[in-house]
Amino acid sequence: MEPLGEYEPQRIEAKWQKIWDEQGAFHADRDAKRPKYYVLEMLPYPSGTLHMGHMRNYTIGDAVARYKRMRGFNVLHPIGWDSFGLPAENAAIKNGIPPREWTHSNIAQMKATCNRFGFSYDWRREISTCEPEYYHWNQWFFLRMLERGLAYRKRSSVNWCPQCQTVLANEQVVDGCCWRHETTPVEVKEIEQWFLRITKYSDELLDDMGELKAGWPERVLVMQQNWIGKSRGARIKFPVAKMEGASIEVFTTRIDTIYGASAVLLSPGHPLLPKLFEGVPGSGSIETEWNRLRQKLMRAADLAKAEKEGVFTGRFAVDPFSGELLPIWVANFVLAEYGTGAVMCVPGHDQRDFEFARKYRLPVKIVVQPLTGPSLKLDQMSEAYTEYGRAADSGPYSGMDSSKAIEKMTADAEAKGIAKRETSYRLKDWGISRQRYWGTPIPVVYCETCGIVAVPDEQLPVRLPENVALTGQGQSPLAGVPEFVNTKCPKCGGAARRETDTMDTFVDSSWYFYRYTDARNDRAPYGPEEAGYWFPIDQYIGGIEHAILHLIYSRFFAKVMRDLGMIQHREPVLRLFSQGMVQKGGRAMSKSHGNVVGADEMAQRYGCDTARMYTLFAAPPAKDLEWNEDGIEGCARFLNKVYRLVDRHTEKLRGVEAEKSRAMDLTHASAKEKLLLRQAHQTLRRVTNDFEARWHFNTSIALIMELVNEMQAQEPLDEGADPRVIKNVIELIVLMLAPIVPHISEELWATLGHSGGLARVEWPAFREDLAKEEQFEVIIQINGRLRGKILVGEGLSEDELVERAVNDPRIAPLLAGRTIVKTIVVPRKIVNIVVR
RNA sequence: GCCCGAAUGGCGGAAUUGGCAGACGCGCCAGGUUCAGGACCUGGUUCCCGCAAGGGAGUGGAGGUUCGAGUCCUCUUUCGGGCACCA
Repeated sequence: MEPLGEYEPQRIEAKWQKIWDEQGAFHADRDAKRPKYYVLEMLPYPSGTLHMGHMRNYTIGDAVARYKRMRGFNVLHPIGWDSFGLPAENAAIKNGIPPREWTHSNIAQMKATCNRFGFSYDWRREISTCEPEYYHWNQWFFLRMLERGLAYRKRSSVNWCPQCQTVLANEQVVDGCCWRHETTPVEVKEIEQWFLRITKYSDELLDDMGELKAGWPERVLVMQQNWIGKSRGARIKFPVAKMEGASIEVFTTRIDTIYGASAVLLSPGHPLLPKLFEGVPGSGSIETEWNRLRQKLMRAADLAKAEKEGVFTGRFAVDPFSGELLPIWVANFVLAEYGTGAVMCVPGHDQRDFEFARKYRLPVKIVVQPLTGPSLKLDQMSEAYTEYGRAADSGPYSGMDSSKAIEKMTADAEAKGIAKRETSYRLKDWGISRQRYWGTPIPVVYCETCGIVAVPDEQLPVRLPENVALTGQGQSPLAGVPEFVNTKCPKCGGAARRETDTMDTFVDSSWYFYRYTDARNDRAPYGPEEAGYWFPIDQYIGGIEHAILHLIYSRFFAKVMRDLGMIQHREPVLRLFSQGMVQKGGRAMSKSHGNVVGADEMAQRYGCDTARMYTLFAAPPAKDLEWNEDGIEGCARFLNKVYRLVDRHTEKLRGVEAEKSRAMDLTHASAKEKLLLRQAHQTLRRVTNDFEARWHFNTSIALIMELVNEMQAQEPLDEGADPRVIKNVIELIVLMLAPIVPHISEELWATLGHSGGLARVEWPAFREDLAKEEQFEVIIQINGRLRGKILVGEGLSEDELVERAVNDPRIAPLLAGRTIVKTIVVPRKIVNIVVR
């Protein structure tokens, strides 16, 4: 044991980081002897600066990784870079730096920061999604999906951001505007796009959430459930009058309201429309109106707030139940992509239809009456009645409860062949084409004779060309690179053109955590044994902003991989933790908001242990955190205090063998020894629980602070306490701090005479008998109000406790002249005397 | 509009199961130490009345359940997040 001198965080931190690195302390390999634990933080986009928002994420993960190692787990804790994406391209346009160069230098910078914070990553497994070694496998997965009909091409209307000059995923549209350009309304445009058939897995994605109930936050599951948006109903056929063989299909969840239908409404893009106009007198003007509606739709970013509008087609449909003729309208609020793109208009029982009917004077009929309360009256209706109730004026179904009517009418309609049961989903297939340079090339060529041809596996990866001129305008930048575009058809050898769109970067992040298990595999995305050993992920940690997109795409990919026989499990992530955002000025800390507090700066000013500790101490990790440095000094002071505590005792504890708690005999222990051990083990119990279950690291730290304060209050420690006990408690403090502030802990551990470092040291064993209190403070209440306290030992009966309370000199006078109605006793805690 | 979540001192937050509200830290006040500053140490710090002992109020607001509510229930306000003509 050498005396410590001053606490110099920077020196200590650099020293231990070097040692860890030399030892490969955090390398994880398959190991049959220890249970595995895969803990992962969501991979960062290499924007260039690692800020306190990232830091919070990684500090939580690192504390857990280090704790689990101490608990004897074989811990896999990797990191990588989500390095394709628009910012690199924008930087290239703005500053003329090639995206690869920009990305590499950002990664180097951020990696240095990571190391500076001492995160216990296995760097051998580092990945970067923009490298051909990685995106090769994006292409490989795409081809597998293409073979299975899970990747397909279709012309579809897409969200187009005129600023980015590209397509946006639905998820990238926020309030009708581009997520990057928050004031630029998104336009609607029709293009040929590649899609992944995620909808094939709608039910599975929904059902398998059962497996996630225990380990995922409720709110994430709710969001995903709403996103998938399953609803059961019926598809009903309405024949078009005076048009042989033509019919319109609508989807409804409320077939029971069909007798109240007063029109059939089509979405403005409905494929049947041109045919409907044929032979209708004055259809020219109808078409003009219809086109106006369509145009308007394409411009309107915020459909939800637009007024209801419609155009009568001049045609009628036959209600298959009542035989009535219903006018066919085109309406702006009918969505082409949901259900069948057509609905029946039931103004009495759907608010949108109600508004539409009011505007265009369509009849309103009441066909559902509430089960209780006054009956609905037409002239008093100011809004639609959308609840269930009892069918009315509905032919043979009148009088049935709504749910029964739905069942009966569906069954009857099915029997007659005019309808069938159908389940509809809000979830749509995933459009992955991006008109961008900095992404994974889609491995497909277009041949004049063979059509769409997949690039064979042997020719993968289709490499992204370097030195491409980026202007930020128009079609995909790759289209302007003839060496890339012009190729030979793999099938016929004739001239062919390559696909010039690249993949959505969400593809990269949908399976990356499998790659970590076998990061250098050049024959497959990963080997089945490696993934089989490490998966599923035991703990995934990331921001709530990924609750839907990333996490639903990843689940989809896992299901495809399972169908490909690559994995056995159904769900890739067992437990998910959504940490709160770090904000500054009320907005999420991010480079694009320009409100980042750099992690390097914090490390420089306070040392990384202090910065790590403060991010955990300032708030429980699930809560949002407004960044504020006011409290960070307190953490610096505390670490100094711990450092000095050890330093003060280094001399005296030299050569002392710390009494192992496991074996410690307390029979002859002094009061001071008992006190120290009791508080230490009470702290250990709660800190352990915080790591295992609650993740309230802020309270763990508070408790350790209290323990240190208590030791200070008990100074001089060697008076009335065995140095072996003192050393034991000091070691306990160091070990409890080790996952949170690893550098200072290593330093102190070495100072205490241990060699070999903390990486393989066991988490201390909790001992109930050491933690047990001998006396309890019982509070005495009268009518629920605190009136006194007594100190009692173990083993008092309830009656004895009441006896003691009633006769307490403080309590007795307050009871004089009153009648005790009853007493409530909570053992070891409370006596409540109820008086009148 | 619908669905989630939150609201506690000057500030960040604590109270694991319905049982002493305000742990721990910041800030502030007082004292010690110091040539001074910093650092460190000790004590105090929800509000109101009171010199004090003590008493009263108190967890966004209003009601309720209970011997007892920050915690459970009903309504409500504000803030945050998600979804939104989803038929």
